[in-house]
Amino acid sequence: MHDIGFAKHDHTACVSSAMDTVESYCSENKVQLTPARRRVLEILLEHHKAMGAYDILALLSAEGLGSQPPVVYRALDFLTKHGFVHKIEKLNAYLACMHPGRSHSPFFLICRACETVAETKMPSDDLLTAAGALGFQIESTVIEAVGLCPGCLNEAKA
Amino acid sequence: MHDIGFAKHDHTACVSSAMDTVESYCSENKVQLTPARRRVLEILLEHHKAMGAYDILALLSAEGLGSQPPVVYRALDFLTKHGFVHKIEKLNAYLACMHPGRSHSPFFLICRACETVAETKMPSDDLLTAAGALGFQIESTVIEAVGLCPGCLNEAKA
DNA sequence: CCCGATATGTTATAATATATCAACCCATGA
DNA sequence: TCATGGGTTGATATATTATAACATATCGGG
Repeated sequence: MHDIGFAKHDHTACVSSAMDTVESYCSENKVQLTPARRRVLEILLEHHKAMGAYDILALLSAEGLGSQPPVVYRALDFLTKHGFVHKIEKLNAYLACMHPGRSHSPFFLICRACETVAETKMPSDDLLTAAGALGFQIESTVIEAVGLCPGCLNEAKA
Repeated sequence: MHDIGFAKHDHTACVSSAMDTVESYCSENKVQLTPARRRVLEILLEHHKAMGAYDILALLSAEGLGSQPPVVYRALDFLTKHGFVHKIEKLNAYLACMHPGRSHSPFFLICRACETVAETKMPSDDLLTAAGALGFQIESTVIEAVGLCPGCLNEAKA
């Protein structure tokens, strides 16, 4: 068992289940999950944390899947475009989506102590209300919070 | 009159009023609004939009206030630490705060067509509720939305 | 007068991301 | 069959954003 977000779960199962979902999506939508794209997604799922593009590239490179930045940035573009991966703007890092396929406005909780990032959901009504008051039409949102996760909070108190 | 956010207002007055507020804050809190810091803030207030660090640096440099990146990054660090400037993570750009002095969780609306950025407020209760459900203690938030501002929406319809 | 805190000057480099162009694969249809 | 076009990859170069490191300067208080 590993951490996911701030709770425990069967990590191996969640990786393969996410891969299954993504594969179905790709065949249904006639897009190609090529080796490099697949491997980038696997790496992100396996590590289960936000990773820099160049960290991912180093792993790809060690596996002979390409050693230049465009390789990983192209894969990340594809994966984020289809909602399988999110970019954490605050960290310039990338994270596999915990519920690919469903459209959502993710809300990321970033622990400044252990650097774990959890993805949760926001009832986005408030955002729409606040934006609507100014006549603004939202197309996508970035919602990130930095703070302390439950584990690090406990340590801080101890 | 210029645009602020998506509305009109007396821009000259708002710049000097913001500068007054910041100067008061600095003298009360015994921190120094040195020439480079002051000028970076003025530049951001005058332009009234999100600017890259190197855009600001080019202006500073033309005025003989320093030509190396650390100059502008140090000033931006100071200004963001004290809440006079916000970083727009999605754009890697910086924006003068519209209501310095008051602590707040800003919510930025970024028009993808004209690149105007408006700052508004979120009732942050929802964020706290969602985070609290996971036992996460928020220290700071980034809330950004990309979409179309009222002006560009009208043009798109026309 | 010296000390420590704060700020600046300067050089170099790290970290993140994109532009560009040639080549390849492969499904489709003339 | 083979031309064609979309999507993908390979490879080189470069752009953009940000920080490390260390020397120097300024200034108020002990």
